[in-house]
Amino acid sequence: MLLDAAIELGAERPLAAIPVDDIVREAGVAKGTFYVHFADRSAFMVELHTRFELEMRRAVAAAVEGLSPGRDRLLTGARASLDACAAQSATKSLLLEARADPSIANAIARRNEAFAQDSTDDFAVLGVADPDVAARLFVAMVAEAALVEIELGRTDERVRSALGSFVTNTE
Amino acid sequence: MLLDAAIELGAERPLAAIPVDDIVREAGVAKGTFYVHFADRSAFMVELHTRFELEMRRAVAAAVEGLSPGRDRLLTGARASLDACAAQSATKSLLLEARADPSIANAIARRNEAFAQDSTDDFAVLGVADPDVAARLFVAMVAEAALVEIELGRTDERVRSALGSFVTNTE
DNA sequence: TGTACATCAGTGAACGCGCGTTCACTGATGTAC
DNA sequence: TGTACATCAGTGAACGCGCGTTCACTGATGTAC
Repeated sequence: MLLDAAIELGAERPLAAIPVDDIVREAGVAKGTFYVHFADRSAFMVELHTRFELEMRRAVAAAVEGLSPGRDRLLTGARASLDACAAQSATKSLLLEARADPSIANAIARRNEAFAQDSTDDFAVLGVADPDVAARLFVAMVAEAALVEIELGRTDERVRSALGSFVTNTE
Repeated sequence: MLLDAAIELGAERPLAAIPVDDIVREAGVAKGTFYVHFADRSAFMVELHTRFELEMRRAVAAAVEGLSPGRDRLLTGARASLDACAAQSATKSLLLEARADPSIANAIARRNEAFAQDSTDDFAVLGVADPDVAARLFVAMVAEAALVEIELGRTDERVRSALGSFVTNTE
């Protein structure tokens, strides 16, 4: 499948630097096939990021299912994110490129608002002054944590508890 | 000047998407002139990011001059970073693209280690378990804060104090 | 069961264009005598 | 002071190639009768 092929190649180099030629070769189909399934390269890239984003959401939602807002839910969600990132070979490219390309950034960012609401609720319960801003900063920190783990080549408890050290336990 | 011209254009669209043609037109020089000063486009981009990075370092160093490691120095440095980012029209592009392009990322990342030592010292004083990891996560958070301010179109005290809310005062 | 036709994912050669890079040339400035 | 020559930043037309996109064609599958 074309999307899977791109993810495969995206483990080695930036997704943005992978030509359609390479993607179809990896997928074992002809070049024209690419355009049977996608309007253009840009639509393909958006689809790639959309899949990743939905996967992350699903993983987090499943992990925090039933937990009430607060520190524990926040950090449980963060750990689930890191697990999902670790399971995805092109995570680094996906995280670093998602916002650099405006067409992708627009397509994704718009949908993320509802998702971000969860962490905002967590910070609200923690009594933070501006929970929406705090949530956004925290998400950036989790993404960075994912990149650290990728560089280490494994999940790392030190990284994960470092995340926790930024969130004071007030409960 | 070519670097300034690129920064100018980088306020509107990703630096990576700006052709050499546009840069020289903005600078008011011929295309060949570009290659009189830079070996190739990649060297130019690295230089662009290097300038930004040095500017940030200088701003932070000046701001924390004389302060001893700890929460206050950490947050003072963060605020100085945000001020420097706000003063730079292409900050968004610079922050988002620096790590997506491997050739730039390599050139920059190597030099940043010494710089990161300062924040690591701050976290060490704060008694955090893994100060180096915490420092790295914090830097990511500051970068995100800069992006928030760019979207707002102005500096914002709420964003800045949100950064502080992640760092418990233990002094 | 067999024949004719429609549909459509898939094909891959060819196209074209954007863009980075080159290079022979210019003209201003500096140096030698 | 004037002439010849060297240097070198700057020029811009031309090149070439990588890469996204197109399109006429194929062949397998489904449907009608």
